[in-house]
Amino acid sequence: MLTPEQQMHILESGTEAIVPRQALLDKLATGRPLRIKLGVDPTAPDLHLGHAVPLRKLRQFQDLGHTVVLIIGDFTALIGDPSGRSATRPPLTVEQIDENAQTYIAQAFRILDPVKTELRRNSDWLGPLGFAELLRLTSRFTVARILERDDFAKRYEEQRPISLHEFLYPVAQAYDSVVVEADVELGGTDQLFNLLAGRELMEKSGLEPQVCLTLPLLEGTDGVQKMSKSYGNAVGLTDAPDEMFGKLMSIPDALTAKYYRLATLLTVDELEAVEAEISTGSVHPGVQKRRLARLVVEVYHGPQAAIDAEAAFDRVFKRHEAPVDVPEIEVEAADPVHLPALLRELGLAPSNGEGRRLIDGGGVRIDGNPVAPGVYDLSWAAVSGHVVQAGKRHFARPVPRT
RNA sequence: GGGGGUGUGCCCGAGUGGCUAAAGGGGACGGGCUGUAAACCCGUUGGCUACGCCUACCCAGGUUCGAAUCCUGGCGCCCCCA
Repeated sequence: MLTPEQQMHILESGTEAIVPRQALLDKLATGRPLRIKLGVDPTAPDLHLGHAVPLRKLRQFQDLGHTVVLIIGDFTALIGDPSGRSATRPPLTVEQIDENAQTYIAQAFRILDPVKTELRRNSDWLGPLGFAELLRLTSRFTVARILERDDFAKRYEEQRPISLHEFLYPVAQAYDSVVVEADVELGGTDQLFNLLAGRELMEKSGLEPQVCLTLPLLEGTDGVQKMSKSYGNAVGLTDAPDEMFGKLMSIPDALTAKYYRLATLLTVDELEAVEAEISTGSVHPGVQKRRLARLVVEVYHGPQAAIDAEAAFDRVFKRHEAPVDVPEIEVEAADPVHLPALLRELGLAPSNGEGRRLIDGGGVRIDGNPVAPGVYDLSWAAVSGHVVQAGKRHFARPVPRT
């Protein structure tokens, strides 16, 4: 059993803030297994590396003997997270939420230890909550207090709409903490307000308040915005190894250290070694990033897949060869073949027009040979069974439909 | 309940009757250079087998030879007053 200070050293790594820090030390000192809460809303079916950041932290708690309470926000998902931008999210049906929850759970247990995890759904207690009870809960918060929340304040300032029900989101999340009697709750930095609301409500409910632990938001592969599927900059946990490797290689250099810290399973000591290499420049950034990509692929697909993914990467991007397994796609045989339409059928272009643009931009190759701009018709023999390439990384092999 | 404002392409944002498939920027995509990084340079950015045709400026009607631009009704959003 590690001392509270030793545990703290591990738990603190890669965190943004622990509020209050001393309270966590005190809780650790009791020696009992702590209850660590994480709430996730199953609003999208796929998890990405950004979601994995708190999951990894949970795993660290588990490895130190603590209990994880993973709350599936099947009820709060109906409210919708009031995270600022484009509010027009199509309301999810109960079925969609259920389905999302299933994949969510499956993916989460790639990281978590099931034995030390308590899985709860907040519809269990939020669903039966009556209006009277809701009034009692909401009376514990003031409008001014809720408006302090960053994104509410910002939206209010920018004269963008805030629906009344969105105010209830932090209330619901806080109530979750009361129900599960959390010792610690995790969240991204943007969650600090909600976490603190839980702390307050617990205290007012006569419970020992939870400690709030926030983790940095992981930027997506564009290096600017936080990782999100809707920004198109996400690395999915279920992405194929090659895909995952490629995406990781494309992150900006400046993010390499952060990714090491938040997306790999290296120990605190190993991380410090890597960070030293990066800051002194003793190892080439490209090499660092390769290792990062390998490590991450390894977490989700195993060591062999990581080695294969790197080999495939070299083949396509270093030696500019086609990948080993170019997908064969059946198309209607025609002679001549209208190339823009073919690109669309092969899934290499969303429309014929886009296909045309790709050709004119010099981005289309057949067996590695560029197609000249303005050439839209080719003989069937020239394409059938050959490797058609759009851009640097999209390949397909047309074969006649049988 | 009353008053005012606003709604343009993926996003922001010009445009007040024909020269507008719609300026400019961002993003995205493609090419070059590279380490599939960044920076930089160039090109493309509604659909269509395409010197043409079709669809487009919140929606539905209308005026006009002609509308993103004018009129009527509706819808969304914002602000002020209550």
